Order: sequence, then structure tokens, then C-alpha cells
Amino acid sequence: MTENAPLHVQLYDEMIHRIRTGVWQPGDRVPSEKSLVAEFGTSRGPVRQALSTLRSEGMISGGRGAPPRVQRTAPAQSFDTFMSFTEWAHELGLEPGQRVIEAGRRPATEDIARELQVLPESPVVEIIRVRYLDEKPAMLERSLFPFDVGRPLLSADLDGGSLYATLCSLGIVPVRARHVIDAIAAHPLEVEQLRVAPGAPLLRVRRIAYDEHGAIIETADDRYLPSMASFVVENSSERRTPLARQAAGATAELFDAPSR
Amino acid sequence: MTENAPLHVQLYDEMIHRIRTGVWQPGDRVPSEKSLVAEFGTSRGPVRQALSTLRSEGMISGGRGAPPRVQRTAPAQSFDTFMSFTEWAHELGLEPGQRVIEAGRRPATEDIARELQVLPESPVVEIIRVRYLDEKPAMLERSLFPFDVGRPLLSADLDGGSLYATLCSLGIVPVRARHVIDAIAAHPLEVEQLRVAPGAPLLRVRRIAYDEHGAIIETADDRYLPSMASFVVENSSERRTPLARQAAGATAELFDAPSR
DNA sequence: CCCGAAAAGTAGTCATGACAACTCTCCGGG
DNA sequence: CCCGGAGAGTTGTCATGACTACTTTTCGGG
Repeated sequence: MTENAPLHVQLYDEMIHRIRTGVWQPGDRVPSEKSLVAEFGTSRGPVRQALSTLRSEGMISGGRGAPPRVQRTAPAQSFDTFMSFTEWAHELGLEPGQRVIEAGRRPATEDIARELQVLPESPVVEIIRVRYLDEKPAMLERSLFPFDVGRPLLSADLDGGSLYATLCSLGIVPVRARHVIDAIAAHPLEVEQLRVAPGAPLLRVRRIAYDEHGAIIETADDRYLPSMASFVVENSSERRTPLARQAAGATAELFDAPSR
Repeated sequence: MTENAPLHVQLYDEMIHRIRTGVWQPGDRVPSEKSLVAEFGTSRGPVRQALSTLRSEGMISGGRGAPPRVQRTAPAQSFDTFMSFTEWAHELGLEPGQRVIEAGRRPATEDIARELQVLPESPVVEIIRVRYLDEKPAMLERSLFPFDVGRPLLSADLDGGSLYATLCSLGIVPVRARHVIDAIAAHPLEVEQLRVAPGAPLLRVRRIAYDEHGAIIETADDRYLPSMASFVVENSSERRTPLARQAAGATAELFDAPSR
């Protein structure tokens, strides 16, 4: 599997395997770098790099001279799992479902054009879906794609699988995303589709996804039933998580001029 | 300032300064490692370490052989800024305000005991405050501390400054925290204090803060007016952000047995 | 003029060696 | 029995050197 992967990745895999299987218990001290070096037969570099990766995920902690300890922490989800509702559901052992409310192309309004970084009036693809977990409605998703990106989606099997997977198989791969999280009252569409009372609180996640070149692939507005999903972030003074609390009004700014 | 800080930190500071002042423009290619090494007169190690830190914050991107580019990204907030409402407000240039609703000690219920990892019936300190930004209510904060941690807070100047700053000055320093974000309807207390309609959507952030030893310092339940604040997270496939979407019901699990 | 192959340049990876800063353990004095 | 200090152990930091994988540029042939 990781046969010809870089050494430090192999070491990382081995270490995280030991943590998950309990060979290294939470609270335990991790073996010293010296002993790890001896065990794996590498130099100190890759070992430190692997440990550094673990630390950046909050799996271990420790400082100068202090023996690092395994932390009990929420496992950081892979990018794929976080981006794809379908993959997330599968990881939970639940059956993802969906119903397409709307799927079509239309000219971009000024707001949409600014968000997607396209010219006003240029065509965009809009897809609105209700997402289910084991038959129960969980989220209302409204996605917007530039026309080039979204066109193949319209002819794809919308009811079948994951839009995310479809895009990836077409060579359109998101590698970066920004999520703005807040709360909002349920509007008529959500009332109907999510079966909640008018004005009920929903967890809103607005997302912008970029490809490897920094071009915008998608903007989305996901509205979750708080009874079905929530979000977890870990934070520490050692490592700076790309996480910020922002004042209202600053939101618009975030949708401005990203790179290239 | 950073006179005797480690080299790679000095380099990081210099680089981020160049990004902020626009010397390195978003979309620009960052100077090559070789030229940076030549300019700063160090070896490649510290330069790479500084670049690696920038990358982990999403400030730059790039791969093998590819020239790294500066990304337009939400600046990652420091741990302090994210944890302290007071500091956050100051950074925004707004005047933080507060009003204490309740402050006292009481015996831990079973739920609270489990969250704080203390024995049931053992005393805990509870502080409930309304927080203001420029006189406008922004958030209702309910904090729970183990008695040892919270006792000095009761005699401190509650109306004056930041609890967070007070704790730090006492040598009780949070270094790690976990935040669970969801939405909730406004209850009577929020209706009264935040001046919203009953049932209005609020953004709820439940937080557990740990000290350097992994002991729990605080659990908190913050309820923001979505019109006043939101949260931003960045995400990429290269670096794994400690971020996860979780199903309801899994929440309780997160408040379980952390390390030591 | 266009396209493809070679060359140059860049970042990723790894090894080795060394010193500094800090923590933990252990032991002896009070 | 408690406390403090010395020493051992561990991690953080930095330098140097080398090779690999990939991208960008250049240049020559068609």
C-alpha cells in the first residue's frame, strides 16, 4: 500500500495505526525519537516529520524536553470526507439519500457572479438537493458551479451518487475550501423539505471550493438540521488552525478576490 | 522583538509581514528557497520550516517543483484571539462590553461533572455573562470551571476585563480547546438578554479548554447572534485541518474521557 | 510557426552531526 | 519524610550535503 510512499508518510501511517489500535494509549508517552529511529532504521528527519504531522492534527502534544503524549482527540476528517456528504454518511455507517429539487443552468446575477468570480450574465449551473441520512432529511444543499464545471453534472446521474465524486472523476478536483458557519431561520423551502417549523434554527455552512490553480469550482449554501449534524474544530496554542471568529459584515469580504 | 526567537520564527514573521504589506502579492510566486537562503544567510532548514508553517495556515500553496504561490486566505487567528472575546473585539476595533448575569459556586450535577471531569456534587464555578460589541449585545456566555480554577475568578473584577486574561495571569493557561458548533433556538434567557424574538436562531459554540497537562480548565456554552458573528474554517487536501462534521448523538462522545 | 524533447531550475526527501534548552528522575541533605 | 539540586535524557534547532521527482523554460526540428 504505502510501499513506495515517502518514508515519513509510512512512519506516520504506522504511528497512527498504533494510536488507533491502542498500542499507544491516550495519555501515554510516545517512545522517544531515539528509540523510534532505532526501531525504524531511518534518520531523525523522517521520524520528526511524521511526529510533526501527528502534532499538527492534535494527536500528540509535547514540548521541549517533555515527552510527547498521545492526546484523546477528535480525529481530523480527511478532506474528502468533509467535502462529500455521501462519503461522510458512509463513514458513519448510514445510508445517504438525496432528492433533487432543482437542477439547471441560468445566467448569473451580480451576487452570484461575484461569488463565483465569473462575469455577470454568464451561465452558471445551480443544483438544489435535499440530503438524507437513513431516510431522514438532514440538510438542504444549494450548489452553484461555473458553467464549464457544472455542465457535465447536469447530464450525470444526479440521483445516483455524489456530485463530488463525479467531479473528481472528470478531473475537476477541489483541493481547498473555505467554510463560513452561522445560524439562520428556516425559510419556506426548508420548512417544506426538511419538515421543520417555520423559523426553526438551521446551521448554515457557506462554502467556496477551489481547484489546484485557485480557480473557483463551486460555491454552496448548506443548511443542516442541528439535530442531525454539527461541526467540531480543534484548536491549540502550538499550532495555528485556519480558524477564525469574524464579525458580521466581514462575511462579504471573504467572498472577495481570492488568488488568481 | 523577535531578537532571540528561533530563526525559523523570525523568518516566518518576516515572510508574513511581506505578505501582509503586499510585498508578496496574492497569486505571486514566492521567491525560491535558494534565493531566500541566500538573502537571510541561513541554511535551508529554517527557511523550509517557516514556509511549512505558512503552508499549514493556508497562506501559501505549492508542490513538488512547482513554485509556491501566495494564497488569498482568511488569516488564521491566534489562539488567544480566538479564545478571548475581549481580545477579539479589540482586534476588530470594537469596544467589548459585558454584563454578569450570574456568578457563583454550586455543586456539579452529573452532566456537569462528566463534562468537567470532576466528581458529581463537587463544587464548580458558574459564570453567565452577556457580551457586547460597541454596546450591542452579541453573545450569551455560560462558563463552568472546576472550583480550583474558578475560585479566583469570583473575587476578581468580573466587570472589568477578560476572564481569559485573568486566568492566564494566574498561571492557568489554556493551550488546547475543542469547539462544537451548531444552531439552537433562543430560549427565554437569550430572548431577554440578547433582545431577540423567542425561537430565533442562535449560533451555539460549546467549548472545552485544556491546560498543558490535558486537565480541563473550562467548559463553555456560547450563543452568538448570527447577525453579529460567524466562524470561518479553511480546509485543504494537503494539510489536514482538525475539523470534522459529525452526526448528532456523537456530540456526547466528544465530551468523554480526554487524556489525563 | 508550432510542437516536442532536452536542459535548467525548484521543491521534496533523507542522512549525519552538533549544540542548546528544557524536563524528568534520582539521590542525598536537611 | 520532604525538598532541592545535579545529572541524564529528550526534544528543538541549525548546518551541510546529496539525491529524486517534478515543473518550467528553452531550443531545435519538422
